[in-house]
Parts: sequence; C-alpha cells; structure tokens
Amino acid sequence: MKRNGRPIIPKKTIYRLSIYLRCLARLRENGIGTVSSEALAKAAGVKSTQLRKDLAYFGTFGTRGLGYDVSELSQKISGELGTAQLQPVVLVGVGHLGLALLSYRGFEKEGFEIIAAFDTEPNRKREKKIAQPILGIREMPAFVAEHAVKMAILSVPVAVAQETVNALIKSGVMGILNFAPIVLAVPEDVMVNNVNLAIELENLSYFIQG
Amino acid sequence: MKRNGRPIIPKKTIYRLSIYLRCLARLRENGIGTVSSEALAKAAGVKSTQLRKDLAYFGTFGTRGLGYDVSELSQKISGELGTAQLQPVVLVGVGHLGLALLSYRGFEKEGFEIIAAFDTEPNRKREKKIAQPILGIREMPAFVAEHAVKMAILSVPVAVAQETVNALIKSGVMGILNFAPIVLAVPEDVMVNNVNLAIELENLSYFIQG
DNA sequence: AAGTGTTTGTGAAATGTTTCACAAGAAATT
DNA sequence: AATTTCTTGTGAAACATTTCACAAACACTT
Ligand SMILES: NC(=O)c1ccc[n+]([C@@H]2O[C@H](COP(=O)([O-])OP(=O)(O)OC[C@H]3O[C@@H](n4cnc5c(N)ncnc54)[C@H](O)[C@@H]3O)[C@@H](O)[C@H]2O)c1
Ligand SMILES: NC(=O)c1ccc[n+]([C@@H]2O[C@H](COP(=O)([O-])OP(=O)(O)OC[C@H]3O[C@@H](n4cnc5c(N)ncnc54)[C@H](O)[C@@H]3O)[C@@H](O)[C@H]2O)c1
Repeated sequence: MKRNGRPIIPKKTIYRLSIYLRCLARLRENGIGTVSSEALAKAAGVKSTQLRKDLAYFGTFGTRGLGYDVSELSQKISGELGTAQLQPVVLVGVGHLGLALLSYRGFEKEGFEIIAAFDTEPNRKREKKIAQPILGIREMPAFVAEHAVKMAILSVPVAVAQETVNALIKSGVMGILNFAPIVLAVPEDVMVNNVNLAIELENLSYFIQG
Repeated sequence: MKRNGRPIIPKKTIYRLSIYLRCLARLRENGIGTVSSEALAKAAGVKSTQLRKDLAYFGTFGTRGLGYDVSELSQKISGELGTAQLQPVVLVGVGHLGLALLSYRGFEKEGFEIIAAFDTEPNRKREKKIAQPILGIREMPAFVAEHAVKMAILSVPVAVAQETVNALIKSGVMGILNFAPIVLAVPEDVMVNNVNLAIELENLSYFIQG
C-alpha cells in the first residue's frame, strides 16, 4: 500500500526497528559482522519473516545466502528513525521521576540528549547532582525556540500537564513523551507517546489471571 | 471469534479498558452518574463505536437512550482487569529509577501496592525516605513465595536483568514490568511488559520527521 | 564452471482490528 | 398512550498486520 510515493509503514514496524537496532548494537559490540534474519529475529523476539517484511518497507539491503551486514543495517535503520545524529530533548517537571530520568546516562548512547530541564521551582534543593541546567519554566519558550527543540519529556503533575503541553507546542515542540496519567489533547501534527505504568501493571494483571 | 467459550479479546482492547477506567474515575470524582459512549470515548481519545465494541466483548451493561452507569461500569472493568482488589507487587533494583517508583504515591489509587523492594545493596544510604522495606535480594524468593506475589517491577542494570528475571519466575512471579533495555527470555506463561524510554523517543523522532 | 546449500524478498493467504450502518431498546416529550 | 429522540449493541465491510510458501539470488564447495 502506498500514498504519495512512499509505502505506509505500520506503527508496530517502527517500534520493532528500534528493537532491531539495539540487537544489532550488541552484535557489533561482540565483533559480529553479518547476521541472518533468522538469528536477528530470534534476538529480537520476533519471527524471521516479520523481520524481513519490516526491512522490506525501506528497501533491500540483505545478501541472499549470507544475511545482513551489521554496520550497514544499523546505519540504515538509524537513518530511517532519524536518530543518526544526536537529537536535542528537553524535560519539564524535575520531581522524583524527572530527576531519575535526568540522571540516566543511557540516552546519549541511543541518540538523544536532554539538553535542559524546566520546573516552576528550578532552585529547590535536589538530592542529586545533575549535569544539565535546571531552568525556570518561564525560560522554556525562548530556549526551545532558540535550540530548535522538537521533542520533550513531560513529568509534571497531572493537574498542570495539559497547560504545560500547550506551552510546549506553542514553542515548536512536535513530539511529547508523557508520563502524566491523562489523555492529552493536541493538534493532529503533534505526536504524544504515553508511558503509563499503572496501565502496564493492569495489563499484566489481566493476562496473568486469565 | 471464540475459543473455549470465551471470546478472544484484542490486546489493544485491554489497554483501552484501562484508559476508560481512568476516565470513569474522573467522572465519578465530578459526581457524574451516567455517561454516553460518545462522551466517554471522547474523553478517552477513541471513537464511540470502538468503545462500544470493546465493552461488548464482556457483556452488555449500557442502557439504550441513556448510556452507562459510571460506578457500575467502573466496577465491571476493574473486575475484568483483575484490579478490583489491591494487588501486591515487588520492585527489584532500588537505584535512580527504582527509588522514584517507590516514592510514587499513585499506584495505590490504581489498585497496586509495592509491598517490598529488593537490591544487592539494601542498606546503601539513599536520598529519600521510603515507606516500603528495602530487603536484600537473597530474601526475595522466600518473600515472594510467602506473600503470593505475582507481579514484579524490574529496574536493575541490563547486565543482571535476565538472571534476576529467572529468579523471580522461579519464585512464582507471572508478570514483569521491565525497564531494562533488553529482550528478556521467559517461558510462554509468563508475561513481560517492556518500558523502553529510548524506544519511545525514537518512535517520536520517526513520526515527527516524516 | 557447475552444482549445492543457504537466505533473502515478496505476492498471496490468513488472521486480527477498526469502522460502518442500522435495527432495536429505552427514556423523554407531547 | 403514542410519538419522538437518543443511544446502545452488533453483523458485515473495510482496513491493517502477520504468516506462509516459494522463486530468485548469492556464497561456498568441489
Ligand atoms: N514518580 C513515579 O514513579 C511516577 C510513576 C508514574 C507516573 N508518574 C507521573 O509522572 C508525573 C511526575 O511524577 P513525580 O513523582 O515526579 O511528581 P513530583 O511531584 O515529584 O514532581 C513534579 C515536578 O513538577 C514540577 N512542576 C509543577 N508544576 C509545574 C509546571 N507548571 N511547570 C513545570 N514544572 C512544574 C514540580 O515543581 C515538581 O518538581 C506525575 O504526573 C505522575 O503522575 C510518576
Ligand atoms: N534511570 C532512568 O531514567 C532509566 C531510564 C530508562 C531505562 N532505565 C533502565 O532501568 C534500569 C535501572 O536504571 P537506574 O538508572 O535506576 O540504574 P541504577 O544503577 O541507578 O540502579 C540499579 C540498582 O540495581 C541494583 N542492583 C544491581 N544488581 C542487582 C541485582 N543482581 N539484584 C538486585 N539489585 C541489583 C543496584 O544496587 C542499584 O541500586 C537500567 O536497566 C536502566 O537501563 C533507567
């Protein structure tokens, strides 16, 4: 199926590309140069036909009888996902959760950098020493515009989540990773990914009881 | 579609039930007694036909011309999801992230209680005062078995995630909420829900660039 | 250089999910 | 009591995703 030249790619395929990318990174660390769809699929926890179908949306870069070049495939997937170069991200709401995220050193490796955080109380004493600047929420619009930030992590209380997101969008943010347990209203061209831990637990609860 | 008496319910339907439940909770807080599929669907960010189809998997509890009774529907959904009574959960790995999760007071309201946490260094000085006991990882098997814990939150480093999950499963855990960015290998009857923030960001990255 | 074995890429089929269209049931109104 | 209005519940259709089955392409061996 196609629309304006490019095939329409299932959302789940995009998620799986990220998983493949991580599996490929491990292979590369172990000095492995080529991998078959069978082996990579197993590492990723999917069927090999699905992996091949997923990759086929973007072109053909395997070698029949041999498999895929690990480096080449990594690069290709990175390029498609838009993480080939480091993406600037801001975080809003430096509380319990925000602080944990800020002190996580794993994002850089994956192509993202939290370049600043914003809070209504930027100067409140916090337990941890953080590398990134914590600024007042009023400085957010100018900062986001100036640094052309397109993505934000939202870890503010539920009560202010919608207004905060409105402000972020107004400043030019197009993608939001939301931790507040609320359905945010956003324009069509803005994307929200929700991380709701209670829902994940509830989901587990359902499937383990049935 | 049916298998052994009960209809097969789409995975996504289960996720949406959780969302409906939260919207219903808000309605109840606002003293609203009945709600139409149209209104509830809007609050949940889905189409009303989808909401009705989702509910239809479990029976028929609406009143035509009127809508659904908020309390009754809440109870019914809670019952289906298995969160009608408080579920005990344990957390393994009390680091940056684990500590943030432990100090979060939102889970009880949603039907879950983290009753204990485990770490290789339970006595390390931590910044926050936590209500739950932090125990040595060696005490985990006995504790989990004794309290019939079926769900665990995993926030240990990647390097020890697989062995930790093996131990949890051995002790009787059936559902795991995993924060370590790795594909865990588990038996068929055990369920893993992964929360991978880098993948969520990557996903945003793809959709906002295209 | 020919033959053998392996693995990709891909239409077609199967399966799964969402949306449509509308009959049927209940409340509200006259 | 009859009529109108509203809203649910549900087969059928449309759409989306996964799996199957196998031809085509390449590597490796002899
Ligand atoms: N902590 C967790 O483990 C956890 C788990 C699931 C969901 N959540 C959700 O994540 C969000 C944050 O949780 P938390 O535990 O870190 O809460 P928190 O109260 O510790 O932190 C919230 C932070 O947001 C800041 N803030 C408040 N209003 C603001 C505004 N208008 N603009 C900018 N900053 C503002 C506060 O100063 C505070 O630092 C909440 O919506 C919560 O429901 C948290
Ligand atoms: N912090 C974040 O924001 C964040 C974001 C995304 C993913 N993650 C992932 O979550 C996990 C935890 O991250 P973190 O930042 O809290 O790490 P952390 O190093 O701060 O915490 C890990 C904790 O696990 C404990 N631990 C180590 N081995 C253990 C074992 N065998 N049994 C029990 N406990 C053990 C350590 O003592 C430590 O307290 C990691 O896998 C990380 O990749 C974290």
